[in-house]
Amino acid sequence: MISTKGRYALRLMIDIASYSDGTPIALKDISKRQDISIKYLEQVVSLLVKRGYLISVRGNNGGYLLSRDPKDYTAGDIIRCCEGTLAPVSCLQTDCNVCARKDICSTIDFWKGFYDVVNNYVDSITLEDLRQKELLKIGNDYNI
Amino acid sequence: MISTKGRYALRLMIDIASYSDGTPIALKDISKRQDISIKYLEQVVSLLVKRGYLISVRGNNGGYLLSRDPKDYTAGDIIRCCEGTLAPVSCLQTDCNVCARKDICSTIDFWKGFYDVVNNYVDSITLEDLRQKELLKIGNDYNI
DNA sequence: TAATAATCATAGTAAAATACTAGGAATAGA
DNA sequence: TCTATTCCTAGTATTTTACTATGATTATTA
Repeated sequence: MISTKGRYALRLMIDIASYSDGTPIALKDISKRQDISIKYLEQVVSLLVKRGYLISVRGNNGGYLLSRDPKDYTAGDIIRCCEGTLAPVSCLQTDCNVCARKDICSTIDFWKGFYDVVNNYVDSITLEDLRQKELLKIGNDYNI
Repeated sequence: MISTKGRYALRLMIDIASYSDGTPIALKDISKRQDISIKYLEQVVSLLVKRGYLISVRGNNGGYLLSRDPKDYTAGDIIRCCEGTLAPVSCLQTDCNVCARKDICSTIDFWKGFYDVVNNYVDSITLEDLRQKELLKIGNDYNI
C-alpha cells in the first residue's frame, strides 16, 4: 500500500496543476477541494518544496506554484519524493542495505524485476496526464 | 515494501520446491537453510496450508509438501496469500472499500494501472522459474 | 506404550510506522 | 499594524510489523 503521504502528494500536485492561473495556490484552498487538513498538507508540501518540485510564496496571498511544466513531472517523481523508494525489498534501496544472503539469494532478480515494472509504470505517467483527467472530471461535474 | 510474511513465503516455497524428494520437508530444515526461526515460519506456512498451496504432514518425520507442480504456482499466488492484496490503495481491494470521492477521483485509473502492472508481473513468474534460479545458485556454490 | 519429533493454535509484545494534531514562529501584503 | 499565509518542531494515538512463548495435538519409532 502506498501511504497517505504519497497519495496526498499526487492529489496536491494535480490540484495545483489544475487550478493555478499563475498565482500561488494556498493550502487552505487545496484543503477544501481535496478534503485533507491544512496541517497534514503542510507536511506533505514541505517535502515537495525541499525537492524543488514546488515554489512556495510566503505571507498574505501566498501559496505554492509548480516549478516546471506539468509534462515535466512524472507520477513517480512525486510519489517517490513523499513516499520514499518504491523498492519492494530493503536490499534494493539505493543506499545499499547489504544483505548477508546476497550471494546465494535466488529471489533478488525477481524483486529487481518487480521494482523495474513499478518504476517504469509510475514514470510513464506525467502530471500533465493526470491534470487532463482531473479537468475531464471537473467538466463532467459541471455537466450533471 | 513487501513485508517479511510475503518474502519468507516465497523463500519457503522455493525451498520446498528445490529440496523435496517427495517426502515432507520439516520446518526445522527450512529454518536452517533460510535462517528464519521455526516459530515464525510456522505462522507463514499456516497461511499457505489454509489456502491449499501446501499439504502438511503431522507427527514425527512430518513436514510440508507442495500440492501442485511448481509451474502451477505463480509468485503472485504465494505473495498475495501471505501478504494480502498488492493493491496500492485501499479502494481497489476486492471487498470494495468504497471511497467518498470515487466519482470525482482523478487518480483511481492511475492506481488501477499500478495494480495491473504489479499483478501482471508477479503472475508472470512461476515457482518453477524461481526453483531453477535456486538450483543454479546451489550449483554455483558447489563450484567455488 | 512411552518417548520423541513434528505440526497446530492462540496469545503476547517490543519496536516501528502511520496518520495525523498542536503550537507557535516567520514572512509579507493590505 | 493586522491578517493570512508558510515554516518548523513536537507530540500522540493507533495500527502494523516481526517476531517470541506456551502448550496442545498428532504420529512415528524404539
